[in-house]
Amino acid sequence: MFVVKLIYPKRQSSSVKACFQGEGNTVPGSNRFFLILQDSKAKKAKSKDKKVPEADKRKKPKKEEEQKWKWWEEERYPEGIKWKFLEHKGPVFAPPYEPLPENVKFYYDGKVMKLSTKAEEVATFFAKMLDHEYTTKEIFRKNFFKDWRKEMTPEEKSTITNLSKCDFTHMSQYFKAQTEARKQMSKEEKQKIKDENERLLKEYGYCVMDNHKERIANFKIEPPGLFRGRGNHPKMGMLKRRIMPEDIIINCSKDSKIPPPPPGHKWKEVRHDNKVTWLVSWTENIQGSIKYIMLNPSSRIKGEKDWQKYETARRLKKCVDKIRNQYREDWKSKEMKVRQRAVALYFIDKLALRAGNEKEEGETADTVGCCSLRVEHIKLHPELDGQEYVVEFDFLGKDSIRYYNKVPVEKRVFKNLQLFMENKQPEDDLFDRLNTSILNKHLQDLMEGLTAKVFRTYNASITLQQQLKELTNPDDNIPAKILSYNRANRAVAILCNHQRAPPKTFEKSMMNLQSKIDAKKEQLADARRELKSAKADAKVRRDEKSKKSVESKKKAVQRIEEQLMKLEVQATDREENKQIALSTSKLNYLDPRISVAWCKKWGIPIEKIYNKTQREKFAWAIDMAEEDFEF
DNA sequence: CCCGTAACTTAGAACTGGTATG
DNA sequence: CATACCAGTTCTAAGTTACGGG
Repeated sequence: MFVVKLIYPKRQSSSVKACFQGEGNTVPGSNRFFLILQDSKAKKAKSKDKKVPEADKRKKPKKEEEQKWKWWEEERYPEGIKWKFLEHKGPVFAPPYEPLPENVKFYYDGKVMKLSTKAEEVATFFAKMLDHEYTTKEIFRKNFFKDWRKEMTPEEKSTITNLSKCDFTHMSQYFKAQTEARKQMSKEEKQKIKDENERLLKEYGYCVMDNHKERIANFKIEPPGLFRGRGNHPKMGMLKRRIMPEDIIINCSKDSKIPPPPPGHKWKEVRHDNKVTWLVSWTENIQGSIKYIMLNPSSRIKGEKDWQKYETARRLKKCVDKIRNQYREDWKSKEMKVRQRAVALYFIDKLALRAGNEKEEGETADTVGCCSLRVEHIKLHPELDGQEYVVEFDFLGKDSIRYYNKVPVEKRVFKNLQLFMENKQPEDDLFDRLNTSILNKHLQDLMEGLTAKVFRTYNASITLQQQLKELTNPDDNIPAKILSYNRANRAVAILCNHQRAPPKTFEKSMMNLQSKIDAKKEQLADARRELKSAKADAKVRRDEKSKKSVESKKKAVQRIEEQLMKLEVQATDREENKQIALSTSKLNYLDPRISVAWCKKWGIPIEKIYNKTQREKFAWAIDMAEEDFEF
């Protein structure tokens, strides 16, 4: 239904190397990979080969079994019930504020000023961000200053009336020195910190849910600081206040050991709700939304849900043709509402747009999704660059990431869009008779469990599968096959518009590479000159020695040409990935079983595709998918 | 239907730490 | 040995969806 265009570097073999840079977990001989792919076989072999002392034998399997609990082989809970037993230690609070040493000064209007602890703390938040572009933004400064003043004593308030007169540079220097000092710490000191973190993780990083120890994702409470919204956020710079035990709701089993609040404090509430998955929650002060502490993606509760998500997408695969025919019919409907719904759904399906909920104006950055598109976000071109009926999209989506695309559409869609835009202002809704709730209700009627986001999952996964089929060359070696995998992944990332800001060091590293290329070019020119003169020489002398010299010079030229090509391909590859992020699609949209099956089919070690964390998250897929798995 | 709220997934940026490089 | 670099990890913002009450 949709086409993803990719430009590939010309030479495969050389860019392979680039792909492998930094993948440090390669094991010589690569046998170990197959241990993981063929777990059961490997285990059998192991127990035959190795003679383990009796005591060890008894202990180890038990431990391993606990670590490798295969929840996916167990029966699921009835709908709505998330757990039967839940015990945890509660959250870890942000460390208390440590006042600055006396010699670190803050200046107002050129004069030293000693701040109260509360005001000082908030000032340090700003000082720590001084190098960031944020602090130059008008809205950020205004919001910060307003909230900062709330923390000041009456005296401070009356003195400090202008942010521009505040000098945080000394404070900023102090923090930079601190960071530097941390880097310079001795091995022992660093180890001490590491040990302490490990202890914290061990104590607070896990919970017990239904007889199994599970890893918690975010057991640390977000520390206070200045709110950093994405894009043009009206609340940027506001003070994110410190969360206290009195803000915290604990959720756990009635019969579990209830985590005690820190001495001298109380929890806001302790509840025992097994219809939800969270362990701890609190209300954040910027948007007034609720934040949660939940389990790690490797947990049963997250894994099951993830698996279910892909199963829903696979059900969509079975009826997607029917749904597509349906919405194409609906383009002709006499009901405006139905037409809008059908065109919106077409965009969601074809372009993998997000649903697009309405947002409260002034509360968040101005971003849109499909249903919230405005007239100003599209341009209609009856003809553009030799193509008919082109729609030009230009809007900011989630995280204020720009979506820009020129898409040829069916005539009917085009005509409908013209109709929807008639007599509207640029800031009016394109789909004025539609919202996500209407759309999702309709989708629910088409297929149980179908919502707008299922299309994104479905199209991402099916694209990966298709692209893998298309791009994998059976004769390629492993690195070349992995390159194909990454390209398939890239096709999905482009479809889903997963972008990233070019890394800060990108230009520099690109320049380094370019200078390497330039040097190589010069080297090549030299080698060619030498070859030329050797040829001339050989013509005159006509002896064996000069002939040989010509041959070796020829080879040298070839070798340098190849090296140059490699470098250029590497540059292309890096350039192509400059603004594309592969990880989001890999983590959230691609059915891991497709990747696992592909690995098994071609004998690719799973470690080449998934790092340790990803293997933990996708353990279910790695265990259950065979090479013939079809999404 | 509208609206607000709750719960959960998805997202890019910032940070970290281990390793390659000079 | 210091430094640069980058993959992996952490952080938390920003979405989607369901639901209940008027």
